[in-house]
Amino acid sequence: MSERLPPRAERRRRTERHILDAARTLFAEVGFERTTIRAVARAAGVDPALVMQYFGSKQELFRHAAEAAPPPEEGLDADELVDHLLGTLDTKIGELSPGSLAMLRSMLTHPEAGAAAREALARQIDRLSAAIPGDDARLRAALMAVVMLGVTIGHQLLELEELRAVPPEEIARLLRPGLRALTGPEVS
Amino acid sequence: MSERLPPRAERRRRTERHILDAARTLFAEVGFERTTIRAVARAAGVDPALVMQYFGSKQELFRHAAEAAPPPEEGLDADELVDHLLGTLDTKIGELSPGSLAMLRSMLTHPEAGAAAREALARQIDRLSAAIPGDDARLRAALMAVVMLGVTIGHQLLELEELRAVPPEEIARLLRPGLRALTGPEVS
DNA sequence: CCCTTCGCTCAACGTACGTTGACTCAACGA
DNA sequence: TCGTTGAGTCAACGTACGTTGAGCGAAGGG
Repeated sequence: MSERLPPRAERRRRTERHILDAARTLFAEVGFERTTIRAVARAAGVDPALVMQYFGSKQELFRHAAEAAPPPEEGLDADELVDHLLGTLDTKIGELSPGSLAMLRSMLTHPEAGAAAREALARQIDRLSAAIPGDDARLRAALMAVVMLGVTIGHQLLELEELRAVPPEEIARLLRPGLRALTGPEVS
Repeated sequence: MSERLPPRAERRRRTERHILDAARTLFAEVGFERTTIRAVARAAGVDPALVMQYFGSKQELFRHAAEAAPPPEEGLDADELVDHLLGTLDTKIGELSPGSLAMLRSMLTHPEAGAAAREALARQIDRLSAAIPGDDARLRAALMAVVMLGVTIGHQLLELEELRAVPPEEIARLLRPGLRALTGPEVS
């Protein structure tokens, strides 16, 4: 009852964050199409109209909700790259950032989300290929990226028991030789 | 004008096939949610009500549309398995069967489709793991499956240029060491 | 103290969807 | 030939969606 009422600006920011949190959760759980503005608003405890007022459209809401942690692999050599990539399995598998998960889930049905996902993946391929020698570096980098993507989808979206039952390190151990092979034709 | 009108039964079957073809294409292109009965009917050149009359509901229509070629890997040893799996890249990459593609695209958003996809993948993991020695055979099989899944998604759904620009054999060549490594700890 | 600002709600709109029931009409069997 | 069947259409239903504009009420500045 005697709650410390925050000033307007902070109240506004807090509400906006509630909406974004709800949106991320729902986009991640059921994808773009099945997420409704009304459901987001209900989960955030506000009126649907407010969501529109803040973000303009469902598309824009998704754009804001999908903004999330950019991966930081740069200036590594091939072996470090593999280790770093496998290290991200921890995050990917333990708890994928809600923004990424939302994008991952939505990218296969929603056109704009798909474009955004493709772009993000292309950037990752750029960074990866920079650390790989050879003229087929981009192909190899792309394969590394989709391998990680497949594992993430199998784990997070399809929730395969086989993958969920073991620690990330075990998966990393099994995946390492294949990724190593992708970084270059040279043997060890 | 002097067209040979087929008997009722055949005409019926033909129409049904037209509807299923249209449904498969649309489910594959835009996923379950964004595919409308009306659009399917329009593409098949019939009335939306007829689609309902034949299949009862959109869910059932999807079920029928998603029924497609079951993969036949059985009774192979580990090395043959890898070769067979990589051989399927041809089909997966060249032209994924419309039923599978529909399921692949829809599985991440639509609950029932997701369950069906999970089941299909589980069956594949069963078959794969039968050809792999060791007590972590199922984990290894699951990883092989999701690696192939990732490549297929990258190629078919995300349409990565890097993957589309090269022949399947090239991709198979790069993937082989990793899959070999997954079939067992023994070195060659 | 009043007037403005602004976070927020309310009620409604137009639209598109899945689905239904009554209907039309050509093919069919007796 | 005539009644029956069944493929296919038509018009409509209820519902849920994204989105809008008017309005409320408390906070903030003069």
